[in-house]
Amino acid sequence: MNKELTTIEHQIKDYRLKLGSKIRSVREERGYSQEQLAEIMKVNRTTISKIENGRFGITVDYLVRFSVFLDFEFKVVEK
Amino acid sequence: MNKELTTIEHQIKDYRLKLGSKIRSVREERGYSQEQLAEIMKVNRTTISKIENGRFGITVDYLVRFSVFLDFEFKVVEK
DNA sequence: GAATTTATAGCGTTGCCCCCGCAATTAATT
DNA sequence: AATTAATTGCGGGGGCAACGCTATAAATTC
Repeated sequence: MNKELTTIEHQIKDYRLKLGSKIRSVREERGYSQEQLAEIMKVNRTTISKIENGRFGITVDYLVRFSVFLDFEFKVVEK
Repeated sequence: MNKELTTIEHQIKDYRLKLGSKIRSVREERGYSQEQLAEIMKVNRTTISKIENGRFGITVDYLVRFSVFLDFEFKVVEK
């Protein structure tokens, strides 16, 4: 299921993509277009697009914003 | 348990502090000084200090780095 | 083909993070 | 008590990537 990840950079890039598609799927479940979500969140639509496509690494502040408006949680879990 | 949070900015700031102290406690559990962790992660020590004190909102890329070297997970959980 | 939604490029601004330096705290040693 | 070492906090300058914004094009749906 997962391809081999050797370096930390691979893991970071992998997580970007994974998080982006997760955000997209939750957004679609909630029935929002990027435009609608952008307006509710008061952020730029193109930024949402770029995040969903993993085009840059977002800040945790931004992730909190998503979690509030898309109603999900974001937790640190010790192993 | 939780104090009242009105604006999104409050929630963001709150999460910064919460995440910072969580990172600190895990670091201490692992027995690392900021200096030692910085060397292992190949990042700047003062940056770790500032993150632990919630002085800025880190990128998710950086959070992935912490999760790898401090061995914890962070998850998106739908409610 | 029209309308809606999304992708992406380019440019400007902001702020994360690097890096250096110094102060404050604490503990250990003498 | 003084000194030394170890750890941490924080200020500030600088580089560069995140993000805002506009515009255009591509994709999707009707």
